Amino acid sequence: MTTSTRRGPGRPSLTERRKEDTRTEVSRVAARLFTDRGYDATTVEDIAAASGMALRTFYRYFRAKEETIAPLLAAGTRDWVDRLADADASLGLVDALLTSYRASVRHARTPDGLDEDQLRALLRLVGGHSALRAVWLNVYRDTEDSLRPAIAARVGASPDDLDVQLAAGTVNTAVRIAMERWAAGESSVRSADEAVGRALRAVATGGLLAA
Amino acid sequence: MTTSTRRGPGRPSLTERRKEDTRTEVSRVAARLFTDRGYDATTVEDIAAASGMALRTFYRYFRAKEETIAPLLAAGTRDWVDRLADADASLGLVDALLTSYRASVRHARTPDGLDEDQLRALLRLVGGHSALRAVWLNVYRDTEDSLRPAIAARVGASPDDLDVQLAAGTVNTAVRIAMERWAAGESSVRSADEAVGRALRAVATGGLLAA
DNA sequence: TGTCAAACATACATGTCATGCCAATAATTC
DNA sequence: GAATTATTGGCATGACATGTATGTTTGACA
Repeated sequence: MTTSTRRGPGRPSLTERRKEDTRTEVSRVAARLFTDRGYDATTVEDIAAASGMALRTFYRYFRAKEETIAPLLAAGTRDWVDRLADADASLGLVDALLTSYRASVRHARTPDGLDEDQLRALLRLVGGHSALRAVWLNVYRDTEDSLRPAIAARVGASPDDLDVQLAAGTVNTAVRIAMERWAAGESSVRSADEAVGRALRAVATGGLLAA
Repeated sequence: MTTSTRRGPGRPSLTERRKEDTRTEVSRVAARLFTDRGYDATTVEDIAAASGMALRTFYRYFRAKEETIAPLLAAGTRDWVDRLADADASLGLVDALLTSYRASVRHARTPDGLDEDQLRALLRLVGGHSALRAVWLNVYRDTEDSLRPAIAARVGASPDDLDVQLAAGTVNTAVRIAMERWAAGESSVRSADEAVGRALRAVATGGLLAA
């Protein structure tokens, strides 16, 4: 799952790599079709045809039609979690989260991402459709679990610790909310990473709950 | 949506009430079938037949097969949010959240809920199936939005305020995590409300993020 | 280089899901 | 009690998703 560009004697075999590449490729094709024609107006056969594969082959790469966009949605946070695990051990949790997030925005390790306009268009589509919204939430739910080991290691606790799990959930939710606000925003005055940064700093200080 | 038992000159017309009752009825029937035979082994026709309605009628009440369990999953938190809005204005946010939650556990206003064993069985089923998991996450995403007005009113801010939204998201996530941990737990030593109470108090004090 | 095995892609068939459309029945109003 | 409206049900249909069987590529090894 954690297929990043680096990795020395990495585990992901070459065939795994190719499979992952195909997934992101199809993901981009599908996102394009969805934003162009609409989600319901796009059949799986359309996606398969546009990706140059048979219907049955499509289902080897994705469990369901909605899942096609998952790789695109996950691309951003995945890199973030990777960097968090590698971040300077001397940093506090909040600083490490902020630093690694900023770094992942500046120079993403994976070329999977979309530019901001495409991502915004996709997120607006996601917000409007039930099945896609479910995938969006699922991606963040998975991120929550990915965050736990990284946070646990940093604070010297178990990933199964309630506090670790809550911290992962809180931070993760903050990022999701920031992204949703950014996507829903009228004008594109603020960039996505600025919105996320603000939200992270806010939860770090406790916000309304501390008052 | 907020069909509670009380309400003076309530908006929900009688026909709306009946519709809601039918939904919870079908919901219980479906949950029973799911936990008995398994989700995939249960067809929509099975659910419709067991509910005494035609297939076509079923789809007038639910958009999709998975959605059948949504009313059951939402029953708990809905009552909580209702009580939060009514809670003593002198209480601080955290205290109000805790008090209203405890109250909703003790004497639920709606008889929609399942007993703890049934709920636990359902949640374990939910965790194991992708489509059901999506509904679970969706229910909590909706709760997040329901919490916002109640929190906003209490702190004297707008529901669209970032801090309000983050507080709603954090609290909501804490409840979800607590429920998931409770459902996944080996023995039933702790009750669900105790788990939720612990999580709420933890996020109220800032937890790891405050350190 | 030729042969084999394993992994992968495609075709076909099938069952379920979900919805549009129209008829029948029940509820409501006058 | 007749007319109007809402709700339900049956039927047909297209799309989704998967099991199975059949090619087709790939790569190892003699």
